[in-house]
Amino acid sequence: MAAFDHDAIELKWQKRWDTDGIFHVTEDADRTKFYNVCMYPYPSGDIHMGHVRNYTYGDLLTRYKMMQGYNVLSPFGWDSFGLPAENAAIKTGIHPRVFTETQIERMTEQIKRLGAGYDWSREIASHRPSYYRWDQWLFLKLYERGLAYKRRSPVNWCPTDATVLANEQVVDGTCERCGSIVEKRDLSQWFFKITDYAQRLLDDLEGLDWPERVVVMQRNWIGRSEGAQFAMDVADSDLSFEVYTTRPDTVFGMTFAVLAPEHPIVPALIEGETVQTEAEVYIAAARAASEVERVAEGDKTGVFTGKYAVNPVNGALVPIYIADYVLMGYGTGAIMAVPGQDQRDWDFATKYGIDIIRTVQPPHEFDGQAYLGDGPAINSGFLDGLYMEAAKAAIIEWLESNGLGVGTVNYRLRDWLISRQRYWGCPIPMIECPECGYVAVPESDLPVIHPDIEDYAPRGQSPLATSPEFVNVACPRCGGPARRETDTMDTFVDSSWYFLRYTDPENSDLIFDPAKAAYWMALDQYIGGVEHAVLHLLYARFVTKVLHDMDLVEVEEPFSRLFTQGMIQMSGGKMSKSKGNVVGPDEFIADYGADALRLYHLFIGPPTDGAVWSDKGVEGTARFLDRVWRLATGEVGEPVERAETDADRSVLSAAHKTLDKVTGDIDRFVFNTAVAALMELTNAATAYAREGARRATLDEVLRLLLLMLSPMAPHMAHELWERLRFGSMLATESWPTPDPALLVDETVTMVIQVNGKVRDRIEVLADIGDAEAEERAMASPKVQGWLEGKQLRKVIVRAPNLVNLVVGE
RNA sequence: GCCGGGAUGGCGGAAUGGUAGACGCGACGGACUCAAAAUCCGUUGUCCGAAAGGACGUGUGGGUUCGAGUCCCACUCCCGGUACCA
Repeated sequence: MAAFDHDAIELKWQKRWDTDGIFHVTEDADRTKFYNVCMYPYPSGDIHMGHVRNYTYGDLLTRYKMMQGYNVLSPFGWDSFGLPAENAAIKTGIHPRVFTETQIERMTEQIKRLGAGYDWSREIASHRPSYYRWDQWLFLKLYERGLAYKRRSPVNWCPTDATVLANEQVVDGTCERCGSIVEKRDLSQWFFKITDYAQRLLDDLEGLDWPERVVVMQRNWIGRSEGAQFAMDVADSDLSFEVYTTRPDTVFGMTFAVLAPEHPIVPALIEGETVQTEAEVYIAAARAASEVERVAEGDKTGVFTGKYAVNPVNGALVPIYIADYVLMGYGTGAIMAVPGQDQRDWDFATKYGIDIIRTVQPPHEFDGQAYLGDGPAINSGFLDGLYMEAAKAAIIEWLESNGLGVGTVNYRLRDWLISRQRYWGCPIPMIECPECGYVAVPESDLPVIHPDIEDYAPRGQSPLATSPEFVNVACPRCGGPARRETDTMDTFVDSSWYFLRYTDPENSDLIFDPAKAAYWMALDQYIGGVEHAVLHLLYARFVTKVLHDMDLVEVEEPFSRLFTQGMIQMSGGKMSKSKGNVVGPDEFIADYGADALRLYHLFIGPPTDGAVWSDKGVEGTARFLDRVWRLATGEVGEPVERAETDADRSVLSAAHKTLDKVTGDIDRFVFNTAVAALMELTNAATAYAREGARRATLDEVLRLLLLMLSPMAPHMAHELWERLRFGSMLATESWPTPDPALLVDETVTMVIQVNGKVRDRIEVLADIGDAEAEERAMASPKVQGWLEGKQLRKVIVRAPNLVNLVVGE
């Protein structure tokens, strides 16, 4: 049994924080702001331990920064559009809005029970018209600026769910939810032109205080490469095609060229050739194949077109193949193939008996595969003898001065496909008129509201299309009959700017007041799961840059400092609903209290690492809190009034050293060692109290302990703070500063080593000199036994911590 | 394949190049109790030894250093990301 009634105490303080409004903030030019956000959750209905970990870290920081005097904004909201609500609607007939609001209500209750501090007056939910009208406004602004466009494109299609899937919902080529092999379909889709921002998105990664791996992931995702692009003419024809290469220095080694099966000139190229039928079969198979199948083949396949292309540098004729190892989606969808310097081309050439010409001299014996390293160019005409970089520069200059090609930069980043054929998302505010084409919904007509419909089942088009009242409208331009766009937006659009809406959540005239955004932005700390490393964090950076270019946001980067936490796993592996091993916080809060649960999340291990959940661990932190309670309530031993002794000074010094460590640990975002330090201090103080504490000393130790505990286990810390009459509201106290005089010890343990092995430890004065340290070391009887009959060759002194005596025969 | 991060007791994990294993969990022994729970005290890396003490010990093999879990080189395995990206 807990020694205190955690349930009553926790509810008491949660109510106090709420009625006192201590987390409610406004702009205050006189105070330094700190904007602290945990990624807003999808309202799935129940919070799990991953959420708890997230909000525990966030709240620790909110409270810590508040105590340090910052004006801390810590808001909360809901990423409340999305497929689960729609699936539930299909199954149960309950409207997704009703379903979602119910889930939000339930989760809000759970989150409040954790005691995390938020400014709830700023709560937002992306499914509410007051929010998503600004999604639509944002879409219109992107459209005005040429950053939103519609294009026919192959997309991921799940045959079982009868819907398109986002790339992130395709896991190893299968549908994340039902496991079906994902097909490709050509559909007309809306895109955001994120590729226009590729270079800025890459460059601005530099100044961010982000985990290195996230920066690397984004850099790879953007995938900048430098190379050359040039045209190749098809011999005996007026056709030609562009190729992109990062190795223009190897162009003399080109022995064939390859077109992607989807390349637009392919039909004209094979027209009337003897291989036409064979080629068409191959192309049809490639188009139909899923990504997995196409890659899983392993072996490279292709078809010779019967045509030849001209190598522009030497006029050589090279055979043109169609092969699915060349992708239409990257570069120009066509390549010059140089088997001597590219392993894929090598594999293809050896299979089909194509010539191989080496154009880089390997430094040593090298055979049986392509050579990718550096070396002097060979068999390369005027490039011979040049190393890779020089050869690249020379050939690009040659291509440019002869008007045959250009040096160019290519990105792997694709435009962001934002249309979804779903009901429960933000309607795209566009109207298709047979006369005028696509026409934007006038801003004054926003928001475009969802119609209530009967049947949410996906049938290959958005369920919105089944509502004639929604679909049929007058064209805003010519007034004639027109159709509304029925696709909705990717929910990543909603989440790409919600942190800006928090700065001015009630505004009904503007997406947000630029002055308010200017005060709060950028986020000083953003906390979330690493699964968003690329998608959300890249989209949000993009949208922030667009809004910056519209003069609405001063900063170019939304998230100054990012923390990505490791995942909580159960012993059976990753937590998931389907495995039935999801553990929620409720039962632990009921048994041990929110403070013990929070403390265990802090203590479980380094925040960046994943962790395996252990029920026993919560018992451990609960026991620790019990010990704090007994210490503070005098159960261990009542203190007395008396003069100060060495024992008193020693425990006070321990408290200040703990403060120094805890402060440093929190600043470094390492919480497990901070909790361990508080446990040590509590153990020391308990032993001290048991032997008869001096009242003034114990009070000071307790005062510091509770201040440090306040951001971690706020309920108990507040209760004890009040009971000990230290003050009425701990959360608004100042974070203490350690007394430097109490951080240094008078004496320290000096280690004496012989040949690097510890042979003795002695107490010495902290300010001992090198000479005296050596003298004391030599005087140690234990050490002398090890020196007997040996020659002292060297003495290393690191006073006052260590003396190492190096001896030999 | 490439990129990033790891490997320390029975377990989670601590250790600015200077006492390896803090703190916690578990386990064992004891106190309290009619008994149990809770709490408190003690022990807890391995091996040798009655003890004092000693030897060994941070994935593997080398190296640098008076001294290496920490730095360097080579490797093994694990986790995460990504992949015919020309």
